[in-house]
Amino acid sequence: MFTLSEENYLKAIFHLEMMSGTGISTNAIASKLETKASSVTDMVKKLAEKQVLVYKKYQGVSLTKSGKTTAAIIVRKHRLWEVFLVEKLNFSWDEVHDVAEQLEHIKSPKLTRELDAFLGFPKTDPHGDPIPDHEGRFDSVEKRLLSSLKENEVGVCVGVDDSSSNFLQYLDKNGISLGKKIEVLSIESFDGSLSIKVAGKALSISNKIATNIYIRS
Amino acid sequence: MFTLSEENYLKAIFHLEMMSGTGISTNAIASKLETKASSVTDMVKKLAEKQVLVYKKYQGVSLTKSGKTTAAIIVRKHRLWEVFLVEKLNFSWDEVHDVAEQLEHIKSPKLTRELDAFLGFPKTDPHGDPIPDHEGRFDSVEKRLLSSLKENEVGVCVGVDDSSSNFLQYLDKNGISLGKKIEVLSIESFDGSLSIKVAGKALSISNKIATNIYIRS
DNA sequence: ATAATTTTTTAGACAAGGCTAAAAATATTT
DNA sequence: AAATATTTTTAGCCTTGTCTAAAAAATTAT
Repeated sequence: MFTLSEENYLKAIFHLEMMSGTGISTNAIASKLETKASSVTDMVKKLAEKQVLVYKKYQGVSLTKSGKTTAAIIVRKHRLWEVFLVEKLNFSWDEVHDVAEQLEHIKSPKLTRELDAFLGFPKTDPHGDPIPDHEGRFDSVEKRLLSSLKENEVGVCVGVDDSSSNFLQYLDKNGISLGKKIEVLSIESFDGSLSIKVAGKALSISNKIATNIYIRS
Repeated sequence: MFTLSEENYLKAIFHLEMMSGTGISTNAIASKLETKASSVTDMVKKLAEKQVLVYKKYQGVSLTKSGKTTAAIIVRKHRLWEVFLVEKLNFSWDEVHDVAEQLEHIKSPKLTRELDAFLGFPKTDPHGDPIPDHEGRFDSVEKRLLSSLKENEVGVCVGVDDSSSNFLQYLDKNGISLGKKIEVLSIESFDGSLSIKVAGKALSISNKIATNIYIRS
């Protein structure tokens, strides 16, 4: 069994490995968890003893099979709770993160199983991210950044990169949400800003916005 | 804000005060929390500084107004989650305690509020205990022990004292649950055991069982 | 009223998880 | 290939919450 702190380290390393492959640096973990490198070194030694990751001095860490599964199950719980909060308790998608961050640590396999069934075995969370199954497996959605589309191409919004309240509220305000069809009308070569059509309305968005929205064609 | 440990102390003291009035002894708290008296002394000093209880050396402790409210809100969350688990996630009433013990510490006023609404503002938990309102107020149900009934008296089961799995499963097996009408057929003066009728069936129960079932006439 | 017992508190220690400051290893420049 | 800069580790300290053993206070019994 893992402590709250250990679980948070596992989850952070798991997310970092998803983005940038194996061999995660001490500093990367420290900045993700907003802690100090020295604290990371200590914790990483403890997790290595528990066999959930491999650690070699000055070489960064990599999750083992069992570490990956453990982390994926925490992610599973996090995302299931997010679905619950949005679909049953009237949370908006920018309010769920902090609460799910707490709920993901509740230890009860039956709870997770029943919650999954209660929600109708959802495949993705409210941000479009896939929910791992009870053994920690999940298929990565083949998604691209909105900014990678060319003029006149069309896609469906399937997720966001940045999940900050600010950004999600911006999307809400402009009628962009999961499942919405987005059409690129034109691209401004000067600054990479896009003119898009969503829900029948034309809208101009900066390149920065476009690199934070995932779409599937 | 309170730590997990502080919350558990507050809840334990709250429950002890409900049963035996004010001025709770160090030892009583220690045995409720399965810890040592010396640990209790330490924690109680900290809680006194935080103004949630009054502590005088060798005199036991009493919750302040704010301490009572804080504790009642933890109890509120515990009992709301129990309702959720039983009514929505197919838990039986003997399985809910450990999970609710974890869920009660989740910090999110919105979550508690919305959960309450989602459940239809229940007044009692699956064991018949009242759910405090959002300010920590609740009416104590006027309940008596089944063992206090006389021959031929009738009551409705509204709760249990012992909430152990063992006991609750015994009740399930014998068709006793919340809201069931219980009629006392006869009382054996030798050992205080009762012959009762519940759900149309006659049943013999020991005095010990009868002192763990609450009824309302 | 004094002795014996029980309860409570104090004192000192420990593990977990974090921090700072300094040392060691690795990477990057010049 | 040295010199400089960055990253990582070590060493030592702190806080929280716990424990044991011993001392002090309160209670109960004689």
